[in-house]
Amino acid sequence: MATTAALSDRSTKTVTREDGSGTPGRDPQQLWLNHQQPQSQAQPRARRGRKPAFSREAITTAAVALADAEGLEAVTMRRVAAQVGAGVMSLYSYAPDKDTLLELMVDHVSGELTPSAALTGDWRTDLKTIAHLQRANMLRHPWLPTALSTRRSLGPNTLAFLEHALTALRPTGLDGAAKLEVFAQLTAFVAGHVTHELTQAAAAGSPDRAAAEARYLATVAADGHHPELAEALSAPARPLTPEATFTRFLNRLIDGLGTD
Amino acid sequence: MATTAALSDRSTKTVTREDGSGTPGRDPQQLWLNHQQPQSQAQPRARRGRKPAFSREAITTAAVALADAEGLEAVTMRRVAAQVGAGVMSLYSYAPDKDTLLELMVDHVSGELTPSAALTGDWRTDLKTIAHLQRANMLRHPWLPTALSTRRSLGPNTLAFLEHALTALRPTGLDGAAKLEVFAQLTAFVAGHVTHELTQAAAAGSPDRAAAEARYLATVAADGHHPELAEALSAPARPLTPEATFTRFLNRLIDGLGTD
DNA sequence: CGATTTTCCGTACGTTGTACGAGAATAGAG
DNA sequence: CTCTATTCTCGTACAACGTACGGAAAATCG
Repeated sequence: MATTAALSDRSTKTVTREDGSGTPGRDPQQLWLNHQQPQSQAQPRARRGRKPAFSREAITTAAVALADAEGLEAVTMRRVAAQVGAGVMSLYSYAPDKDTLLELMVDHVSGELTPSAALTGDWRTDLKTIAHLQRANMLRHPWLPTALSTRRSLGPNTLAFLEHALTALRPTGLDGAAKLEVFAQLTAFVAGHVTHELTQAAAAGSPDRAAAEARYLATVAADGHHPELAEALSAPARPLTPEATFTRFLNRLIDGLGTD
Repeated sequence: MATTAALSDRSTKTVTREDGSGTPGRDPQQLWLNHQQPQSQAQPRARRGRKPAFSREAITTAAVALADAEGLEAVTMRRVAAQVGAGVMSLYSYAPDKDTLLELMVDHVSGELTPSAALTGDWRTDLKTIAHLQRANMLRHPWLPTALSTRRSLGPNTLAFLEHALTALRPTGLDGAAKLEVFAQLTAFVAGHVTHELTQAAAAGSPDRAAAEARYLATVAADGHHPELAEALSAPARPLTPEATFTRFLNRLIDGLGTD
């Protein structure tokens, strides 16, 4: 479906994306999210027509704010447009479709992933730091795990962080593909864990749903066919903070990784 | 939004779900997806009105077939209805909303997760077997990782498999919460990996998109700011089968898990 | 038989992403 | 300055979605 749509679209949409310094759309055989340096002399094109009234940056920021405040499903083209004071269709001058806008959002918040300290050279330590950075970012933007699970961004911020991670993995001696995969897996792990955390937190927030679920599980556990589940559920509530639990699992995961 | 919707809905929808042997909806303070044993004498209720023309099972099966053939986004109420020969609104006698239908789908395919052999008692070996089962299922139903990332099912098949996994984890001596979390993480890991696999496979299938992406990444790599990325990308294509790669990562992950 | 209950489903509504194209703003050419 | 080419803005419109509503249809009970 995605492929079909892409192929039947206006013009060269199949393969291209966007480009340019933040101003509205260009046309032909171009690339992904703009990876140009902001002040690059590369292509300050477009010297003729009307001036852009908005910017990709402003639109993306508005979309992120919306998602932060009300969740991913609140991010509709109409609401984003309203937020920036634009007409709905004006957004399409800055991103060819909603999916691209989501990619832009992901890349935008990836900009907050600034390593606070230099790499230590011990890849395990460095990977743990990276994972903690990612977790913090996902907690700040709870929609991120969901957005990442479907999509993947190749924007400048995302790539910068990827570069950082690859550097951290250099001492492992793994080959390129393996390093990429380790990073992907680490990200998936963090996303999975944060999703779990958020679910638990949400359950604590709305007692109705959680209680009904607990009651149901109690029923199941009581039927005698699920002894292990019964036992697991009857355990006392864990006293650890989410942070501590995360660290424990992360350490297990990373310390266990061989280098072979 | 989700919360609001749930709370403002018709009646007891907030907390309850569905129940019954596969026939259309009952009413009050009931539980989740039906976890009754198929032939249980429990509640064969409803002796009065019109006979159901369809079944939850049939509808779920149709939805799964649709998702298998055309992807998750092809699963619309209209198309599912057409598939089973029902009117659109008839589906709502069998599942209160689309999200529930998706949960039913997840549980349905979880029914294919039948352990082929008994547990060995070595939890690492058993976990690996479990992970391979999950991977096979996700490859068979490529929409599963996506569906799982948002939702989680507590249907009978899902719970049966969870019970199996908990049993496998018994020798670890972990407490209940930890076992649940290990299982969740393992599932997330497999889902992440399969997503990666499928993405790569899809890229190989549609050269346009992949080529554009590669061209773009080459540009980025050439800018000199991403030396590690450049190196990682220049590595020769991996000669390993996806299966082998998965096994390698899985072994690393599981062998590394301590028991502390 | 009528009354009651349950399921079936046509119609309709609100919301979504976005195609289309008329009109406004800008810049260069004459 | 005017003319024209270019670029962006955005009102309107449409198809597709999930699903609320409620009458018709079928099954059971008295």
